[in-house]
Amino acid sequence: MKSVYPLKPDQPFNLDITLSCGQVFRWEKRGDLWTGVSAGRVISIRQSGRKIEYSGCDEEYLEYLFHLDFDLESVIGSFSTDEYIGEAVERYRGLRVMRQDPWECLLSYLCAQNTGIPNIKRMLGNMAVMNGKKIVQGGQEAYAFPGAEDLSRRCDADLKGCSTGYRSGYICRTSSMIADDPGWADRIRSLDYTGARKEIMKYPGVGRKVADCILLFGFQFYESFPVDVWIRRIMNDLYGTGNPAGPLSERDYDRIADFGREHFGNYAGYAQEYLFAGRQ
DNA sequence: GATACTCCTCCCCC
DNA sequence: AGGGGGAGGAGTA
Repeated sequence: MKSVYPLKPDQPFNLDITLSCGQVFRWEKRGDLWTGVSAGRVISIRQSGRKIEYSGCDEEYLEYLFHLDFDLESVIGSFSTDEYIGEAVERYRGLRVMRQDPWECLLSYLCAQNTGIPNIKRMLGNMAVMNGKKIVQGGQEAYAFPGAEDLSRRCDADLKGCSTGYRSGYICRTSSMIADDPGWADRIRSLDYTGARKEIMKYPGVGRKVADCILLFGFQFYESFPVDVWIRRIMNDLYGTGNPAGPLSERDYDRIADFGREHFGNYAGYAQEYLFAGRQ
């Protein structure tokens, strides 16, 4: 390990929980060492207590990626205190919402519809190997996440070989739109949550849930409160927000998300991650 | 405006 | 062993 990051004493951080809670899909743990590809670099990182050792990027990027410059303590303190969120915050102390690259995040959650985490990892891994640049770094070999231009050139047939299934059509069309519009992310960033959500739902394959994930993980809109089947169940169990069975209607989705925002406040999306971490 | 069905892959259970 | 059923969101009819 090349470098050591000095964690600030009043700032909780838990690397394991942060990387395994289901927000990112291209990180693997071997022994106590996590390795992932981010911004075209292979990054390795381990934590022992208050010590973070890492290699493959500079301190500035590490801080940026894991949001270590963010006052997590006061965010947690801003949740209205009830026993359920209190327990989740205690159990998953140090979980941080990472700052993902908007494009990688968009494509990741496009793939994430209608499937589980192992399969999402498989799809993204396949796409990287087949379409991404090979990186050789420090004796390790890895593949960068492919750009929108890379994917838009290899539509449909090729993408199906990545086990993306019916999503290949969405990936193809969305890639083309993004490849032709380099300012897309800045435009979304300049809007408020509601406007940004509307805008991002114009991409084929992006509905409410996928949009909310992208806005939370790729654009740091913390009022975004993604509702998937897990969160729906949890919110129903804990707060009685709606009917737990049958297909999730748009009305139910909005009711649960609005409740989340009212109950947890401006950082509802952060609260959502703490609740989601406790799913099973 | 709400409901039902399809899209595809993986995984689990028999 | 191989097949059937369920899980998981978005889009369309």
